[in-house]
Order: sequence, then structure tokens, then C-alpha cells
Amino acid sequence: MAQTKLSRPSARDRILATASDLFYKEGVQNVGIDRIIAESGVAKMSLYNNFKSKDALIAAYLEQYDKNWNPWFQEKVEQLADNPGDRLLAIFDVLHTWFQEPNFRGCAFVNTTVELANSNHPGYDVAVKHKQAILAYIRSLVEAANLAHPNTLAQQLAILIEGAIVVAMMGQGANAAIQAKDAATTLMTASKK
Amino acid sequence: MAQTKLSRPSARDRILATASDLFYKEGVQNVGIDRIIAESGVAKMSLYNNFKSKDALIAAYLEQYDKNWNPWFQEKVEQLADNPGDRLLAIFDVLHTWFQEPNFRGCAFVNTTVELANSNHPGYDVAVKHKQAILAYIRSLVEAANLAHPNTLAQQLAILIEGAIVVAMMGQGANAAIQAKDAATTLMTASKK
DNA sequence: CTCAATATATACAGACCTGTCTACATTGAT
DNA sequence: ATCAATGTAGACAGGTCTGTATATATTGAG
Repeated sequence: MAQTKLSRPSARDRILATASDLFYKEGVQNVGIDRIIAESGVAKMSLYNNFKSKDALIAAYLEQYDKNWNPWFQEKVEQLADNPGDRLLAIFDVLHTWFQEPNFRGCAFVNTTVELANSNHPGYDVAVKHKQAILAYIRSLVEAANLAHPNTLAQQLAILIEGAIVVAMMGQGANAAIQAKDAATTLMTASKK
Repeated sequence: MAQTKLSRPSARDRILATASDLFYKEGVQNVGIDRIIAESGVAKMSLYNNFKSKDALIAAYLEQYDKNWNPWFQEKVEQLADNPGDRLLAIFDVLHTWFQEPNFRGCAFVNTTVELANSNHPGYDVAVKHKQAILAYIRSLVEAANLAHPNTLAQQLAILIEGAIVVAMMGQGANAAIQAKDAATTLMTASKK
């Protein structure tokens, strides 16, 4: 069960924490097993006792990231606004803050999908499901805000989000989130019933 | 100079053609030198006589891609519409066609940047400049169309483009380009002077 | 205390990858 | 016809990477 007392986190938890950090910052292919075990202070066999292979560790990284990121993101959004329409716009304020983080390097799911270039990899489905979950969240807000053409609008907002992430990652987009928010405002205004 | 007669393309050209194809489809890290020389039917030394290293070949791949893609893209756009406003929208029709190609796997520049995860790599600047060139093209059309806030609008359209590419690549976006076009129409209508 | 589960330390096999070396062949311009 | 530039073929050095094997240590529950 969960860690009792003050004891160290389990080897599995330390591995996953270190791997997540390194995989995100440097890419799953640029980080080797040896690096992960060295930085997490764990024996190699502890890694292979907890994860079948590096590919399984990559999938676990994405699963954990999905489990953490989605609640974190929604919580932030809900702190910033208290009605569905404002929350849709607040999404872009959360993105803006995220883009300022020194370690920001785009979307972990998109990046990993690009690196693996293989839809049979166990991580691929996790990435796709993550994107579906985000889209579902947006659509639920759009519907609650009672805007017209909810499916289309939700997809368009998702496109703005993905685009802002890419533009921010490629350097020239310090204010990508703000411009995307501005665009979202226009789209939502046009969708008022 | 250019190939005279019916002779085979030079080793350099064959290497670059094969490398471009494989790098785009499978990712620069998933394709080794040996694979490139085998599929281009060239000796390994021919590769290293023409390119200093694999990293130099990657940079050459992006440079060539930039040199080809931009004119191809603009030509397509200009075939579809003959005034700046319509051309801005035609961009999304060109994207739509591109997304249907069986080998479509997102943006070569973004993907390579993600894979390398290193802004010191010789390919990084090529990718950034490519994005700047696209943005400049969009802005020139926005200005020619005499729309308000040209810088902001151009960036927003660029965000829609990048977002559509990502959504299309991540599977769930067969109609991402059409929805992005719809959003672009709304933004442009709102920017009428 | 005991015993089983979990973790450690280290060595190593086997695969793969980049880049170099050497020796030979082809080709095209003069 | 000659000669330099370009290309070919294949071996190989040196590095890195994943995954396994082995032998020992720690820890926590009963």
C-alpha cells in the first residue's frame, strides 16, 4: 500500500519519478536505462523487476503523466474561473503559465508519439487516450456554457491549444497562449446562441 | 551543375532523397546510416564524403525540405485562390490534402526538433527559420488583405495551422484542417476593417 | 526471530550504431 | 589516353544500449 512512516519512496516510485523528469526534458530516446538508475539511485535489477522493459517504462511514464496532468490542469482552470465560459478562456492562462516554466518542452504525449513513430508501441494508445480526455473536458465546458455547435467549437479550441503548445515550444511564441486566448474569445463570441 | 543527359543522379542526391524519405516517415533517430546507404544503393564512404556526419545529414535534410516545401506550399495555395483573403483560407485546403497523404506524419521540422531536444544541433536553426518563413508568408497575405491587427492575426492563423497538424497527426483529426479553416474564417471576419 | 520479498552491486552478453580505413572501379573532361 | 574526381565494397574499431545473470544485503510482517 501507500508509503507509511518517513521511509524512502519505493524503488519503483523513484524510478518513475526520475524517468518522467528525464524523458520529458530530454526525450525518451535520448535517456538510457543506465542514466535513469544512476540518477534515481537504484540498482538495474530493481528497474527490470518493476518494469518489463524500457518500452514498458515509457508507457508507465505516460500513464502516470496522464493521471497527474489532467487533474492538475483542471484544478488550475477551476481556480481561475467559476463558470464554464470563463473556464474555457482560463485554459489559456494556465497554458501561459506552463509555457513560462524553464523546463517546458511541449506536450509529453505528442513528443513521445513523434519519437516512437510507431502506433504499436504500448505508449501510443496512452497518448491518444490522453488527447481524447482533454477534448472531452473541453466539450463538457462548451456544452455547459450552452454554446452553438459544441463538437466543432470544442475541436477548434483543442486545435488552438495544440497550436499554442507547438508555437511556444518552437521558440517564437512567448505570447502564443495569449494570442490563442484572444482567438478563442472571438470563436466563442461567434458561437453565442 | 544540374544533371545532364540521362545519367543517374549523383550519390549525394540519392542519399539525400532516401534520407529525407526515411527521416520523415520514421524519425531521424530511428533510421541509421546503414539503412540509408542500403536503400539508396550507395557506399558508406560516399555518404561520409558528401556529409561530415549524420548530424550534418540531418541538417541538410531539413534545409532541402525547407527549400522544397515552402515553394510547393505557396504554389498550391496560389493555384486555389487569387486574392490574399481567399489564399489565407486556401492554406487550410492545402493542409487538408496533405493530411490525407498516407505518409503524413506531422511537421518534419517540429518532429526533428522534438527528437533532437537540443538547440545546439545544426538542424535546430533551420527548423526555427522555417517557421519564421511560414509566419512571414502568412503575415504578407494578411497585410495584403488589409485586415486589422496583422501581426496578431497572422500569429493566430499560424497557431491554427500548427494545431491542425498536431491534431491530424495524433489520429483523431481527419477533419482538423476543415475545422481550422472554419475558425480562420471567423477570425478573419472579426478582423475586417 | 525468521523468512520471504524487495533491493543492491557488478559483470557481461549481444546487438546496434557511427565513423574510419584500405583497396579497387568508374567516369568525364581535357 | 590520361588523370583527377567520384563512387564502390567490405571490414573493423570503439562506443553505447538493453536486458540478464549472480551473489549478497536489507527490511518488514508474522
